Amino acid sequence: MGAGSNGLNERKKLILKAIVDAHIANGEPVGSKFLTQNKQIACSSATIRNEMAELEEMGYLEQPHTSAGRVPSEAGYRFYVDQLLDLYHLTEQEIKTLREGLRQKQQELDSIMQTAVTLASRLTNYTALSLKPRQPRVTVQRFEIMRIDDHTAVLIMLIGSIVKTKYIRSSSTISMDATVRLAAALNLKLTGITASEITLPLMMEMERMMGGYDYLVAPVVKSVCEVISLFDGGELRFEGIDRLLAYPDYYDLGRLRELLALFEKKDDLLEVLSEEAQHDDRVQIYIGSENLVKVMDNSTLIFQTIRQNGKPVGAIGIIGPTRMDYRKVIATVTSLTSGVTEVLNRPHGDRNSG
Amino acid sequence: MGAGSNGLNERKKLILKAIVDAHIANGEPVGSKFLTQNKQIACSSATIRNEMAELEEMGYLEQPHTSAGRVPSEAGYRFYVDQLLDLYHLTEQEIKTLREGLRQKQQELDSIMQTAVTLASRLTNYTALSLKPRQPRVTVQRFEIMRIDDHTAVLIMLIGSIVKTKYIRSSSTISMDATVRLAAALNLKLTGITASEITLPLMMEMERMMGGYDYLVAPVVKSVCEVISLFDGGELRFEGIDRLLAYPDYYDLGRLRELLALFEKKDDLLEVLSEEAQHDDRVQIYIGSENLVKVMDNSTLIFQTIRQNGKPVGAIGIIGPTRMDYRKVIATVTSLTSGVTEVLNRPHGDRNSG
DNA sequence: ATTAGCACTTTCGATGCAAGAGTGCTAATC
DNA sequence: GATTAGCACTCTTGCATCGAAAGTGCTAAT
Repeated sequence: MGAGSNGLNERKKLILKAIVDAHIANGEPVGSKFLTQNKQIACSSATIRNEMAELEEMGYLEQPHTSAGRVPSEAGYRFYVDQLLDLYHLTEQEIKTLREGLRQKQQELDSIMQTAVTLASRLTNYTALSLKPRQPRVTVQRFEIMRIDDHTAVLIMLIGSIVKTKYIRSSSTISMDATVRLAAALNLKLTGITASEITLPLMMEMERMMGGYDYLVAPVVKSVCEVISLFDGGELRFEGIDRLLAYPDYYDLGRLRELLALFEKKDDLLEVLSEEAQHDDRVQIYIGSENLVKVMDNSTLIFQTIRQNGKPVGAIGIIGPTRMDYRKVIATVTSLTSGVTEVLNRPHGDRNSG
Repeated sequence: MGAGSNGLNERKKLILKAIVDAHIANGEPVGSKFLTQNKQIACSSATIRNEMAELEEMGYLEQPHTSAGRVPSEAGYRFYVDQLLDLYHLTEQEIKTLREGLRQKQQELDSIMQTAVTLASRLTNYTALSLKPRQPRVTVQRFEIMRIDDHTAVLIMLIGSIVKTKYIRSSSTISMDATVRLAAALNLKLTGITASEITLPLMMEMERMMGGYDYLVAPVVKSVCEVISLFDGGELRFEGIDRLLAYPDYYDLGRLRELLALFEKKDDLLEVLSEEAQHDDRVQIYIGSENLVKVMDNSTLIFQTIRQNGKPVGAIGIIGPTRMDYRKVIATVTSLTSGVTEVLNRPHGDRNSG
């Protein structure tokens, strides 16, 4: 049959695209008669039926039952996304919303990402997600201690470009001298060290350095360990979960429940995403069962990596029914990603962020 | 009719309790015949029917349709909760889970609360929520600045017992001298000051103090403002949203969707909760339309305030269908609250938290 | 005051039926 | 050889009907 290396002649492509478009719009199987309305497809319903039969044979279409119209299969969606989709350009208004939203919050990575997912969810009306990938080798670059009162101090750690704090409380008085010496010891011994490299001998050495304040070392070092460990675990957040319910595709409550449960477990998804996010900079699309997680059979995941100074620092994306508005979602995700990247990598101006 | 200041004789109480219990367990309307199985109610179905008719007249029961059994009305649930509920005691196992969970994380308020809601949700199988109320008058007690590199420093603020940080970036070099002077100026002029009390004259005075570094003042003060403002807004978090779907009471998707949307909007709920949480230390129960928010007609909200040093610092609770297992939920919430309170108010031992 | 008995009401599931939608195939047409 | 008109066939969907089941309210007897 027809031309094209993928075995689809022009008319088949036209028909497939029309079917996917229509199905995305209505959510119902689309029949041959309906397609005759499409002016680009200039032939009778019988011809269309023949083509559709062939498309089904090729695996791009499916038939819920004998006498319903056709529905795109996952392969059909895949083909659509890869080859048939003409890019959508956000409207002026949308771009404006987006840029303004990001610009307002010129803050640290966390806030920017949060803003981005909120925008993503709002603009597309789907559930959005943000990912902070696992960090393979996290170390503290700098320690500082701030004394609050006789029994309390705050340990301040600079990790990457993020600052983390942790309380130190002690029943004995924490003197100014103690904090200074503790900070010195920490900076000397624990900077550039990963959690797994903190050994008992190292701790004992620090205790020797601290003289009379040695009782502070053990709990503080334990805290440091905790923070580092906590930090290198990835994080996955969702925004607009309620929007899932707006789509009849999720009327199957059992499935929806599983999906939501997935959101709370997160770990599986995190694993997958962290893996993928590292490699590819382009927008990534996982349709239905292409998602390794079984629960997501009817869902599509679209996301894109965000880099800062060339290193992946996160990803944002959208999750929704396989029957989703791909054009808009893809456009939104890519625009948002480029927007965030721009803000993150902007050369230092006079600005503050935290 | 019978004795008792509330107009319910013993048998009526017994019947009402049995009906609520049965309905909670099965979710179906309960009929007179079923109740005869209850050994405590020693009379015929006809008698029970008469009592039920009276209970309905009094507003404690409802009839979905002529020939269904009875279902508790909101007033019925209310009476049940207030007067008929015998307290449930958590099992050894449950208490153990709970204590261990809390003890593990001897961290700062945020983490404890997070742990508590996770536990609450897991133990009860309902959706749990945690509330941080609005703070009426937030001020910074202490400023510190930590220099990171030539163009970056971190502003560290002690607010209440919480430490917040914010980046300062500048295209011009940030010298050591600049950070010291800036910290001094901040500590002198902005400690104990609320966001609304930061005036332009105040800022100008600070700029004068800073001499050649005056360009740093405006952006930094703006940051301080932002942090304070952010901080005094309350916060509401949910855990286990998927569990809502486990209950057939939420099969009405439209309603569920609204409820979830509410979770994302949060503000209304926050308003209500913040208000209520301040006043009462006992566990608070809002049944159905007692919740001012319309969407929650079929839901019950059970929560309790957590205090630290006598001041309300938050609340944790459960949200679920009006037909919920009150005994267990109430027991869990109260236990959890007392556990958290205990951890928070424990006298200083040698421990760290952050 | 309680209870047995009975008529009445309403839901629920199964069944059957007609309408509608869409296909696949065959035969005619360009 | 590709296209199309026409028609029989299949499958869903909505609707109406029917009988069983469940539960009540009322009356009359205890």
